[in-house]
Amino acid sequence: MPQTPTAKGRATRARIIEGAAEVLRERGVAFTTLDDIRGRTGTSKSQLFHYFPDGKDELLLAVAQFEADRVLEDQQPHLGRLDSWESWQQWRDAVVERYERQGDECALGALFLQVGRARPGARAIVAELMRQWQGQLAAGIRALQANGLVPSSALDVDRTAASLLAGVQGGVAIMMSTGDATHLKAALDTGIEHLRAMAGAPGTATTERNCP
Amino acid sequence: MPQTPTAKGRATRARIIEGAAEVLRERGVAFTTLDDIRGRTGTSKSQLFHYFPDGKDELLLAVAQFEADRVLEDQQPHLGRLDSWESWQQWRDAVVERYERQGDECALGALFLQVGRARPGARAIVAELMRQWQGQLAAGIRALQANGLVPSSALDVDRTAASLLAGVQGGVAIMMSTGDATHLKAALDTGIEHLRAMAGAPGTATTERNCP
DNA sequence: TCCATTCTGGACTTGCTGGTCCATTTTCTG
DNA sequence: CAGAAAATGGACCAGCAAGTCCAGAATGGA
Repeated sequence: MPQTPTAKGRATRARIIEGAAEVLRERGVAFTTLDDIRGRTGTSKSQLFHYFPDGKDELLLAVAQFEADRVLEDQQPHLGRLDSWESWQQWRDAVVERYERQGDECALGALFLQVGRARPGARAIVAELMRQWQGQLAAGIRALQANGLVPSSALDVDRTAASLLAGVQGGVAIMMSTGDATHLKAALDTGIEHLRAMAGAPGTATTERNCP
Repeated sequence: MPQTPTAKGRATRARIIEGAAEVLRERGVAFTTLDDIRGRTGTSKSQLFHYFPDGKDELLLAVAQFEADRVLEDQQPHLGRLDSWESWQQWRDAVVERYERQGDECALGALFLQVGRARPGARAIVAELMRQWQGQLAAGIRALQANGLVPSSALDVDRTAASLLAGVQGGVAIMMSTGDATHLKAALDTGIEHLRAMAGAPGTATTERNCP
């Protein structure tokens, strides 16, 4: 652990994290060894321990943080601009697309299970991700309210955001297990529809797809 | 692999599965060895391989099936009788209680990740569990419809059930990560409330807790 | 240029863990 | 009772993967 890492050092460290993330997504945590990561990133054993003195756990934690950052990034710019029904629909499509592309490997979930719930670091990463995610959803609902698209009363914003987030998480989890995105789509559509039903026009609360 | 297992043999096999399930829930799959299971169940190495010739994977798969069966059992009899608002509320409470008691170990999720998505057996167990679970929820919604509590039109039963199931899964997943059941409760309450909003009485669709 | 620090290579060690093997005991069947 | 099949105990093996170590190369500042 150098006191002042050089540019080269930082680049190598980043390369290790990104390469490790790749391998972990492909093979899964349980089947990935340090040698796999070493091979993929073109590094040596000593480099791995040079940049992550606490060994595999520290590396996995760094990868987890890396992946957590990507989760919200991949939903931008839609997630940050949920102020119209169109933007909600765009966000919905972005989420579905992102997770369908990711396929069946839950990078974060797997990492979390491997590092262990005992370790406080893992919990903190996931908890913070959920906090931010839910915060952005809540902000989106408030933006709808501000634009008069949803009445301000008769709706617990934080609870609704929490519910929607849970639906997305569960939809993704089910997709990981079954390979089917039906539940994810159902959760998103039902959640958005629930918001629309709050709006003045009662006709929008049907089961039809919402088209702009 | 005996051709005709003895009563004693079956008992031992069951003891191994149950004991293994305990250990796995406590320590997590990644940190559980066959020796741990051997110790807990009071068996010898040869017994483990006698009853599970394909080794650890086969044992883990058996435990996964065992856990999957428990998931639905623990929600009965409520899950099978979702024909009134009271019964939905009772089911909701049972789910919250069950998962709050289970704490932070997602037995099935962990097992699934460890055995590997490549293996078809793991996928099948989870997929079948989800299918049955969603089926019972859908049956519950139809029961509401049959009792005239929810209008038959203007509601895609299967999609609503899928959405609710996703919410529960996500709520549980978030609780595993953060230790907080807020999202699980939010998903359940919002989902049930969504159904109530479909009913004729618009006043029921508020954010108040539903009391019988 | 010189020296300290950082970075890299790769051989080596070590502990653990899944899995094997065989001898022995128990249980079922006829 | 007798033999076969099933159940059990536990020593043993082999491979693997995390982690250690040290020598040497690159780098940066004075």
